[in-house]
Amino acid sequence: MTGRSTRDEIVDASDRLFYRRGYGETSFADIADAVGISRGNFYHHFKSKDAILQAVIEVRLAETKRMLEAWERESGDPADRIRCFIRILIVNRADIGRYGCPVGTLSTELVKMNHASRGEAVALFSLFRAWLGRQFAALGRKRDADALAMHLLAMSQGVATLATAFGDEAFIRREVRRMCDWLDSCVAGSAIERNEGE
Amino acid sequence: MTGRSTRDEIVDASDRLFYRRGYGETSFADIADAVGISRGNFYHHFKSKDAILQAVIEVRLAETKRMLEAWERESGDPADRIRCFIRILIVNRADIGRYGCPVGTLSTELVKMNHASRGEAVALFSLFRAWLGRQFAALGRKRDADALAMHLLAMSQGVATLATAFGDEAFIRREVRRMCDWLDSCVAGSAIERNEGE
DNA sequence: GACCGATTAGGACAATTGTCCTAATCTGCA
DNA sequence: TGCAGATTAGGACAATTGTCCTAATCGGTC
Repeated sequence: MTGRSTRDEIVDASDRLFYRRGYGETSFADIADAVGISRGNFYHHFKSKDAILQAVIEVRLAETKRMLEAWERESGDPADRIRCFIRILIVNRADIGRYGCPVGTLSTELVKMNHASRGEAVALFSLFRAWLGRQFAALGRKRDADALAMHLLAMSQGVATLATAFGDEAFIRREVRRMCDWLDSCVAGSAIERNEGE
Repeated sequence: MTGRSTRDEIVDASDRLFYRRGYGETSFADIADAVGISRGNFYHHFKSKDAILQAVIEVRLAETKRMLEAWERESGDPADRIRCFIRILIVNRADIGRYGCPVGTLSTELVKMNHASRGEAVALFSLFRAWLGRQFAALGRKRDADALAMHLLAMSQGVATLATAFGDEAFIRREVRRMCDWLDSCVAGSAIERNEGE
């Protein structure tokens, strides 16, 4: 299997470094050190730094899709599925406290630098947005499913940003509880909507 | 008035560039071009790039204090004051759509790179946090004033992040309306708390 | 007009950046 | 064993980075 090991190691190391330091602050030398190969040798696997970024985003897109599908398999209840999403704030709280949300920070950075791949980075957001929207629709909130999805995304992004600033994991737990309460009130609201509508 | 013009021009230009491109992506050459002075001449005014960052943050801290005090003078009603805070999302919606929130993006960037001035950048957040906390306390929510302040900060940060990703100003307006509704429900809740407590 | 410190321009500097080239090594097939 | 293609190391490259130095120019005071 050609290049499997090295190419994927480059992508893995870049993924981690882009997350921890940011794309712009990560140099070829950093990646070379992390992988343990010589700097000039990159161009056999990737023709530019941007190409590595593209590969990293592709991997993240694929992994996100896998994760969303797994959540769908875990439960048939849309509310439970949404709770899976909310819970990643807790699962990843340590990394979020140090480096922020990998989706939000990359997308903000690429939009700021007007990078060619900013669209793909935002597509990561769109994946969550569409998936959450489908869950809210299945919950009976067809009318405002996308608005609810965006609202939930915004809350989790805000929690991540403040948790990074203050390094406060208790804050994450508190806000997660609040988000779950809000979700419950959405479910109650959708029951009303169902009764009214039909 | 020594250095007034040049030194302040350096700080102003750096402030703008740090916001639009990020601190790490802004070079001395960029600032020199923006100000119109020679690159090597910086060190008469600042002994390092970090020193410029410090000066920029100091200016932002001072301006934020001024703004918060102005909001206190504009209205004696804490809810109205909080609405002033919420409304900056609308006032600055164009910039937020392109570059994100200046407070959130700088603090995330500096925390990520473990920069020496990350504490000062977070202090900008603390300014809003404490001010909002005082308003919620004045609203009768002494018990959870800080939690409410953090929650509101998180919501505005999340809105900024998503608005930057999707470049969606209508989303900002929608979320601002939601935040105002939430604030109203806080006021109602505090009335109940007042009746119960005393 | 002479002199002073403040301010400036311009370039030197070593280090680092992303990119590219060449020669060596490895790997698998004939 | 020998050969072809894939993979590698190592360094060259021009450009850019943050930093620092020196010499020229400015403004105001005796």
